[in-house]
Amino acid sequence: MSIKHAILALLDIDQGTGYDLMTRFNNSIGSFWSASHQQVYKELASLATEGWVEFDEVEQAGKPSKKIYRVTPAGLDELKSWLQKPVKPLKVKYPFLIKIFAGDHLSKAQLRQDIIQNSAEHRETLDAYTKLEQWILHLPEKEKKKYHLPYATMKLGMKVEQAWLEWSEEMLNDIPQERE
Amino acid sequence: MSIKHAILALLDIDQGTGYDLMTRFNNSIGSFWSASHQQVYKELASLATEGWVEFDEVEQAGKPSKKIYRVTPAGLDELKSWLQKPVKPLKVKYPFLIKIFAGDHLSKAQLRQDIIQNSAEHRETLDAYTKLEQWILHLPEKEKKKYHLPYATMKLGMKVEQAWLEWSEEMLNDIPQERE
DNA sequence: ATATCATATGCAAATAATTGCATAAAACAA
DNA sequence: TTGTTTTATGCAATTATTTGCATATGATAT
Repeated sequence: MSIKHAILALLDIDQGTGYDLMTRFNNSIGSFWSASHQQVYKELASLATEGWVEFDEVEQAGKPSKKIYRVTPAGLDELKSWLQKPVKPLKVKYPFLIKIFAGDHLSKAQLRQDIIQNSAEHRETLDAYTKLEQWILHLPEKEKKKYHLPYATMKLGMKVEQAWLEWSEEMLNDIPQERE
Repeated sequence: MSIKHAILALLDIDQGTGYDLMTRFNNSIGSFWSASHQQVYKELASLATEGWVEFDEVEQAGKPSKKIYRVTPAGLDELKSWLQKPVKPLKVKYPFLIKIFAGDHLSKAQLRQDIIQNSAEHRETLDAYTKLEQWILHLPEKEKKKYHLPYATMKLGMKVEQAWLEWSEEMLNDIPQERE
C-alpha cells in the first residue's frame, strides 16, 4: 500500500492539509499517484494513528479549521525504510484508450471529438506543469535544490504529456473529418 | 468499473482465454489497463453471468482444459452503449516515482541503480511493442485494418516508453557516479 | 535429473478505492 | 443576487483489487 508512502514523500518536502495533498496529487507535483480527497483524509487519519504524521489544527476566522500535517521522525524512518525495498510495478487505467481501442464502433466524428477533448485535458496538465516549472526555476538556490528530485519527476510528466499531444495530432490527421 | 469494458474491447478484436487476456493486459496490446489473472478470471465469470461473454471449453490432451471466451451480441451492445458515455479520468500509480521524489534519502548509487533497473523494464516493454508492431505491419491488408485502432493505442504506448527512456538517460547524466 | 518458467484456472480473505452523502463559508462569476 | 467554484473535512456503504493459497502439465534451462 504505497499511498501512505506517497503522502509521506509529499509531506516530507512541504507540510500541508489533506485538501492541499489532494490537489498536489491531482494536478501538480504529485501526479505520479491518483487519489481522491476521501482517500487522502482516511490515509492521513491512519498515518496519524500509526504516529507517522502529526498536525496542528489552525483555526480560521469564520471558516472551518484546517489541519496542517507534517512527517514525524518515526514517519521519516518508515519512509527511508520503504525506499530500501524493491519497487512495486506501476499500475495504469486509461478508460479513454478503451474507447480508442474499440473505436471502430464509434463514428469518425465522435472519435475525433473524444480525441480533441482528451488532448485539451493533457494540454491543461502540461500548462500546469509549465507554470510550476517557472515557479521552481525562480526560487532561491537553496529552495531550488530542495525541489530538484520532485522537479525531475515532473519533467517526466512533461515528456509524457508532450507524447500525448503529439499522438493526438497524429490521430486527428489520420482520421478524416467528415462533412455535415 | 471499466475493466469489464476493457475485456469486452479486447475480446471483440480477438477471442481468447483468461490467461491470454491477462498477458495482453500486462505486456502487450492491452497495456492501457493493469490487471492480475485473478481479477481477469473473476470478471470473466461475472461477464458470463451477465450474458455479455460466452465460451467454449477446449479439452487439451493431458493438460487442463481451457475456456475460450468471445463477446455475445448483448455484450457488444453493452460495449457500444458504454462507448457513448463520457470517459472517466485516467488513474496512475507509479511507486518508482515516489522513490525518485524522495530520493534525497537514498545514496546516489542506489538512485542510479533504481533508475537503471526501471529503464531496463521500459526498454523491455518498448521491445515487446516493437515486435508486435512488426507482426501487425506484416499482416494481410484486411487483418491490418482490424488492428488499426488497437495499434494506434500501442503507438501512444511506444511514445510514452520512449519518453521514459529519454528521461532515464537524462537522469543518469544528472546524477554523478560515485567512485567506490 | 532437477528446477524454473509458461500455460491454464480459480477460491477466499483482506485491503484499497469509489460513490454517495453531509457540512460550511469565502471568493468569484453571471 | 444567485449560482458555481474553491477551500476544507469527513463518514458509511459498496465495489474493486490485492495477496495468499491451491492445482496441474509441458517446455525450457542448468
